[in-house]
Order: sequence, then structure tokens, then C-alpha cells
Amino acid sequence: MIMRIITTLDGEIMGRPDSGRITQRRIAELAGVSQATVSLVLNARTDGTVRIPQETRDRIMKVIEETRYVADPSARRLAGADNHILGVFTYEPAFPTESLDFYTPLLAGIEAGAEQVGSDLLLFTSAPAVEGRRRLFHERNRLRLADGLLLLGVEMDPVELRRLVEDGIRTVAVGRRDVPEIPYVGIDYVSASRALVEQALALGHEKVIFLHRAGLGESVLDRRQGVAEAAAASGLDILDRATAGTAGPDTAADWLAVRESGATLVIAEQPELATALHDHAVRDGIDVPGDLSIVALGSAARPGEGATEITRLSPPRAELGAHAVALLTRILSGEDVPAAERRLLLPCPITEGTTLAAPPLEATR
Amino acid sequence: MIMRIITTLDGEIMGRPDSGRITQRRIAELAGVSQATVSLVLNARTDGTVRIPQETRDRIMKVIEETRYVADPSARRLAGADNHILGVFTYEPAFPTESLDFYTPLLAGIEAGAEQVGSDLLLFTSAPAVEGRRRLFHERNRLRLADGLLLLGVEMDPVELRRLVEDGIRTVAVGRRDVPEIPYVGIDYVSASRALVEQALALGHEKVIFLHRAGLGESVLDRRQGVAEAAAASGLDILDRATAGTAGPDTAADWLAVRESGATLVIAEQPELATALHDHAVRDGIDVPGDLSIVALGSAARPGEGATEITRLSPPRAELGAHAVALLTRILSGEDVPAAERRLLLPCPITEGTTLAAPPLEATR
DNA sequence: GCATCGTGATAATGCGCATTACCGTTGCAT
DNA sequence: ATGCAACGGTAATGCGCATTATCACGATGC
Repeated sequence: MIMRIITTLDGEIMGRPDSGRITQRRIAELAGVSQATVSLVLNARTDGTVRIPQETRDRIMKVIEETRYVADPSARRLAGADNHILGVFTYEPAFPTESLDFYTPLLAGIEAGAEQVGSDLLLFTSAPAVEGRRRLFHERNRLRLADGLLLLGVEMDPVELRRLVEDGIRTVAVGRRDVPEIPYVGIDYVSASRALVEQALALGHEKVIFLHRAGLGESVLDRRQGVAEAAAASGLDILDRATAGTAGPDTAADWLAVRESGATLVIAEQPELATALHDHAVRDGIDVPGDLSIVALGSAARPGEGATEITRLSPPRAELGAHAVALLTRILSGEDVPAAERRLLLPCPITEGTTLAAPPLEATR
Repeated sequence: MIMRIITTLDGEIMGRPDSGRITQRRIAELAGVSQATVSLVLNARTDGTVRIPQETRDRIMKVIEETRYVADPSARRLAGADNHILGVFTYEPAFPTESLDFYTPLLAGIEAGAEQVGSDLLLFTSAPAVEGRRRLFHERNRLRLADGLLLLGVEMDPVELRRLVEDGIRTVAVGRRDVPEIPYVGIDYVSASRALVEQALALGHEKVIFLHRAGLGESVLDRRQGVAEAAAASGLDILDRATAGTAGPDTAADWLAVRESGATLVIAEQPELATALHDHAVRDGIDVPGDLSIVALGSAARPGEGATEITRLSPPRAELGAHAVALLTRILSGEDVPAAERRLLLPCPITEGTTLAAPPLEATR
């Protein structure tokens, strides 16, 4: 407050008490040029009508270095320049331990990507949660501060996605999205799921049960489609069971369902469930994979040490994040990215574990 | 480009093609007031000379809701208002798996804290690494965009810390810092280390070896001091050995040193080392804790499942992050935080594991 | 000697908002 | 009638930068 008053009385001469910030005007004074020239030099403009001899450039740059001047990002942004800030919005809290396995590798990839392209990351953690989910658009959101936006989450609100497009906020979703206008980088769960299931079926399994989430997220649907395709291709009927809604600690019910089905192969969408079922099997004296094979359509980021390696899909999550940053950066650069390249699906490798084998003899006719 | 031209020709009437952004001026038009009034209403100013009847406020708020107007954060910032953005700088990359255990819980706490106070997080990932460490001040840094700064890292550059103070960037360090001007929230490693070592010594150990990093980070030094205090208090000499510089996979050498020392108690600064030594012991047929006790002065965020529980310190990292956000927020609020409260040390609990017991009989005289 | 051109800059403007100084009305007491 | 508060706002300004139109000046051409 006192600062303000003094500044008002005498903003120029009295040692500029307002935090002594160095501005382009100050640089200009010191270098004996105009503010405009400083800006032009800083932005290395050489095109068209702008001509500034090297001599002058050097002089200005010298002052800039000496004063350790740094441009104010807000002012840059307001004046229409890019900021090299990528927004990151996660529909679920990013770090809490439940979804840690999911987000952490993604963020690691995003961080690496951002570092490479020289961008900072703005995490929109202020988004208030309404009905358990965060909302992207709230009064006082700071979306516009970022040049572009990365969107993470299992399920996204299509209404919000559309509004992003409307508002001209350049966005890349991490994970395939059905909303047509949204570019994304996803994982080809359809092919991968199909491949894994086909590999399992090729071993001779005929009684198969598939445990999956009931959700409607694109990735969930994709995995189901992959399984369905494999079933159709083999002419087999695969039992289908939706597991308890959330992180379902009710694995006992699932295990019971598996036993009652008489299946020799369990396809578990979630790796945690696969592990849990494996534990149930061990406890019940059932040999995996001798009596029962188990495969998972995903990976925990960090399998417990020494734990059984489930045969499973290993989504390349870090690469996913890095690719998303790369795509967003391309789009932001103004380059005209062809539609085909704005929707990327990364292949998802299969990690061979020790839980898949041919069915027991008595189960084969 | 085309957009720009059209705008230049006719910025007002032609449907404002510049992304159709809604501004306060537009709100003002629609509500039949001036831009200033809109700003005053938005910021809920009621003090002093500003008087706007509820009627007008309502009318303006209605337009704001209908148009889904959101203030431009850059403009707000440029005009001197707070932005509710907290900068986060990590001296090491935040996510890569090596330091994952370290940063992830911290970030989780920071995220939770930020969510609570309604702030976004700006991760300065663009900071270029010079000589393996990131540098905070680089041309084009965007520090000023944030209201304040959280600083993470084992070791920080004192020069940069001082410059932060000089430049008036309000900062809170996560982890105790020796630079006097920097507020911090840290962990009381001195007391905790001392307590753990004293607890161990009370069991009768007389030959003790302490393996620690050679670094000069405050937290490293604190742990060493705690151990030293415990040694002094008990009148015991504790062998002291600096381990290999980095993530030291050379645990064999350390194990050899332990064996040669004839120690009955190993104090390992790093939990990973403790685990490795435990494995060595198992391999060599040495009983832990029957023949050899092992304690660690830290925790891995996630001990491998089923692995031996090392008796250790469990730094409350998530709380640390949350407290740091809270402190920074207090400082930013303009509240005059007393010096004593600007340097916080959280107590660090001991997690009882299965690797600490009395020394074997033959080792006691 | 006058027009022309290239050179090396600069003045002016606006981005969207917050803030302060001020201004026109009306009601009320003097 | 006159003053004078209280009321309900508004005009103007600046934050720091990017950008465009323009200008002064010397060199060159004819």
C-alpha cells in the first residue's frame, strides 16, 4: 500500500519501489533505444520491414543479460504472444494413491515431453469437484493462460469437450475419444485385447469368462470390443460379467463367478483384479496356469516385487503422455496437421507372464 | 492471419472473429453499464467509495452467467491482481521413476493442498538442465506468472534462492533450508534420527555402522546430526561410511564394509540400501534381526508387497506438501506471518518393522 | 537538383482488466 | 433558493508487451 502511494507520487525517479521490476522500457533506456526495438530484438524478428543491425542487437542483448531481464509472461500473453504453457486437466485427482499407477506414468511422459519442447505445465487443480468429478469450466478458470490443453481421465464430459472446441481452446485428449472434433493420442486396446485373447484361445481354451468394468469410457469399450472380436473370430461364446462398480474389493464374488462358470481362462480387464483372482486360486489350491489361466487387459505401473507376473497388456503410458505433448505442440505451432494424424493410436505390447497356458486335459474334449 | 485482417477492418461489428472472446466490455454492453462497473461487480468490491446496488449487481451477474464469461488471467495479472497460481519447481525431474517415491507423495500433498485453497499449479518443466541440474532462472522463465513458488529438491542453489528473495518472489521451500530468508516446511530429521538410533542403542548394540550419502543437502546433514547426537549421548563410537555417490548399485561394497566392521546394527540412510543389505544378509545366511539389526532413516513410498518391513523413519511427505501450500498461501494472503511460523518442522514417526532387535548374546560382553 | 530507395529505427496502438479520481442526480435540511 | 451529502455510477489511466505504420536520413540514380 505504501509502495503504491509512493509510486503514484513518483513512479519514475524514486528508485521505482514497485518491486524494482525491470521492464523493456528500462532496458530501452539503458541501451538508448525505444521499447519497441527491445521487443523486436528479443523476439528475434528479422522478417519484412524490421531491420536492426547486429551492432544494435548486441548492445541490447548485453543490457538484457546484465539486468537479467525476463519478459513478463502475462504481458506477452495479453499482447497475443505464445506462452509455452500447456494446460493439464485431470478428471480425477492426479496423484492420490488409488489412481497413482494410472496417472503417474502419464505425467512422467508429459513432463518429459514438455521439457523437450520447452513448455511449462499448468495443472488445473483448482477445478472444483461437482458430484465427485472435477469440472473444467468454472468461474475464474484459467484455461486461457495456457496455449493448449491436455485432457486426462477415463471418462470425459462430452458437453465440456464440445465447449472446448467452441471456445477455440486447442486440446489433445490422452486416450481415444468419441467426440469427433477432439484430437487424441490413445492406445489401441481393440487390437491388443483381441491379440491377447486370440493368443489365449489358440492354446485351446473353450470355457472363458471375461470380467470387466461396467463403465462407458472409450478405453473400457475398446477392450470389450477386442474381446468380442476375438470371440467372434473363434466362434466361441465368452461369458461376460460386469464387476462391482469401483475399485471393487468384492473380488470374492468375482472369484465365485469364475468357479461357477467352470472357465479355464479368465480375462480380467483390471490387473488388480487379475492379481486378486490369482491369490484366490492359490488359496483354494487351484494351480495357475495348470488348472486356470488368467490374463489381464492392463498393467499396474509397478507390480509388487516378487509377485506373480500376470500375462497381460502393458499400455505404454509414458509414451502416451509424450506423444500427446508432441501432438499438441504440433497443433499449436499453427502447422496444418492432417486429420489422420490428429488421432493417434499407439500399439500396446503383450507382457508374457506366468499365468497363461493350455487348459487342463480334462477340460478338453 | 485472415482472422486478423478481418478484425482490423472491422473489429466491432462483424461477429468479432477473433475467437469470439467475451470480454468485460462486451458484458458491459449487454448489461448497459461500463466496463469498470463489471470489474467492480466481479471482484465483489464493497469497500469505501464503491457503491453498486444489488439490482445492478444481479443484472450484471446474470449476463456473466449467460455468456459464460471468464476473466482473462493474463489481463488480471497484468493489472495487478492475484491469480491463484502456485509455481512448482523441482530441481530434479519430478516424475522419472528413480525419484518417484520421493516426489509423488509430495506432489500428491501439494495437489490436495492446492485444490483446497483453489489454486492451480504451474510446473516449471521448461527449465533447461545445465550440468545435470535444472536452473530456475533462465531467459523466458515464467516465474512471475505464479503468485508464489514452491521449491522442491534435495539440494538447492543458494545463489538462486537469494535471487528469489531479491526479486520479491514469495517462496516456500519443501524441506529445511539454511538460507535464512527462505521460509520452509521440513521434516525434523534430527530428532527422528536421534530417536530411532537411541531406541536401537537402548537394546544394547555396541558395534554400530552408519551408511549415508556424501551429499550436503540439509536433510542429509540433519540425519547425520541426529545420529551423531545419539552417539554422543550414549558415549558410543559409531562407524561412519559414505556410500557411493548416486543411487549406488554398489551395495556389495557396502555389505562388505558392514561385515568387516563386525557391527550388530546398521543404520542406513536410504531405505533402498537397507533393503539391499537385508537381501545380502539373507543370501549369506545371516539372520536379521537375530544376528544383525538394520534400520533406515527414510521410507520408500511403496515397499514391495510382501517384502520385509525395515524398521525405519516414515517421513510424512504428503503432509509436507500440503503444509507447504498452506504456508505459502498464508504468506501470499498478505498476512504478516511471524518468523517462527515461517519455518516449520514436522515430526517424523518411526515405523516399527521386523529388522531391529537386541544384538546376539556373543556380541555383548 | 529532384525523385527514389534502402536503412534504422520509433510512435502509436491495443490486448483485457483493476483501480482511482471524479461527475451528474436526487433528496433533504437550512 | 441554496448548500451539501449520499447515491450510482463512469472516464481515464496504466500494467508490460507485440505489432504496424510511419518517419528521418543519407545514398543513389538520372
